[in-house]
Amino acid sequence: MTEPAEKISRKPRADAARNRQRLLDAAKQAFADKGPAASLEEIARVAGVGIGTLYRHFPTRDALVEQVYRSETTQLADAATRLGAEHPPVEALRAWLRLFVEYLAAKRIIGAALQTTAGGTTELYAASGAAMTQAIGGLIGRAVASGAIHVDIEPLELLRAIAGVANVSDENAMRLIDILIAGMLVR
Amino acid sequence: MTEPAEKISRKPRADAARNRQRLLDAAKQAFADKGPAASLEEIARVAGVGIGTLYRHFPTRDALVEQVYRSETTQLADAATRLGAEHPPVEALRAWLRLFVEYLAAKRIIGAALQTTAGGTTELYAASGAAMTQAIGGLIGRAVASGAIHVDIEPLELLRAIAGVANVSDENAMRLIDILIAGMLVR
DNA sequence: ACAAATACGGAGGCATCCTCCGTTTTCAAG
DNA sequence: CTTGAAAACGGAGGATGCCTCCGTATTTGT
Repeated sequence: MTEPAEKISRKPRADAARNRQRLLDAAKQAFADKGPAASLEEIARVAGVGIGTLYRHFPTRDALVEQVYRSETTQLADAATRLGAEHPPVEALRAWLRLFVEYLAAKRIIGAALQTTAGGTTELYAASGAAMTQAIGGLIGRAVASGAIHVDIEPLELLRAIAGVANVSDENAMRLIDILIAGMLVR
Repeated sequence: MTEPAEKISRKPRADAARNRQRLLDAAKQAFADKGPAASLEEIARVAGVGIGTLYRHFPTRDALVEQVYRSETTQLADAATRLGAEHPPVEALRAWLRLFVEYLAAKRIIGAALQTTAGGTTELYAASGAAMTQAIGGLIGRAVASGAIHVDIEPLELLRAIAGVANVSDENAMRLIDILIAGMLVR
């Protein structure tokens, strides 16, 4: 055995990797321009590959959305860690939620993804969801531990609430954040 | 003039009224079963009318959704008035929001409608939206006037926030209501 | 009963969606 | 460098849905 026992034989083909990346680039653009309902056939066209190739790489629309925004959600998760270190718990939470709204504004897909998940079971939970859950969960856990706030709702649901509003108006979403935090403060 | 001056001539045709009702019935069923994206062609098929007839009566999907749930939204609006008379302002608001969540659970479409509106301009605002706006607006106005709460967010946005969560979990939506109200209380 | 006013219905053009499979490309062993 | 099989490509094709348009059928007032 010249290869690690677990992994089997070949290394990924070059053209496959290239096309995958092209698809992700085209998809990112398309989702940004036309929202999460952008045509998959057009994405394939723009990427210069056949529709079949798109489907081979990303079996479902959600799989594609997920991958496209993996980097965004990762950034958001990292920011949570950073903010947690730089600010007192409650302010860190507030700052991160505001950042979340800003991200939603730029990449409407994240919000759509959170909502989409509503309907049925989606792989979306897999990565984006996990990252988000961890980020908000950490910040809230910290704030609760500090004794400043009290929370009896699933952290992820707070994001859903904010996302619902942010899709329509950033301004109102920002105000919602303050209301939510005020509502969780221990009196 | 034997008719009111404004209205012109004829009375609505019998077949038109019948088909309209059939469409509403079929649509109600379809939306309940398959969500707000149910096929319009299938609705027409089930109703036993041509697709053309469906479109004549309801030019857009939203127009149909709107009509289907007009009774629900109307009931909700009436409830707002009633609760407003029976409870102190803040409790009336809380009670109505809980009722709102219960309605969402039963008819997921209302929530979907609120979200749909997000994307673009929709006739949905016309009736359902107006009724909702008025209901929540009234309750909040009253609570603010009583000096108990302070609100700097669009009332309708509160509903969007709640709807975003309610689509996934009633329990969490109910808790969200308490957080929101606590967050708006004047301290 | 009759004509005008209304309403019906579905064919047709267009846009996706997703699958399936014959062809092409890549990789690595010899 | 050859070579053959694994891996990937790509797009035609079948299905569904949207919406419009207009010739045909029904209803209504007189």
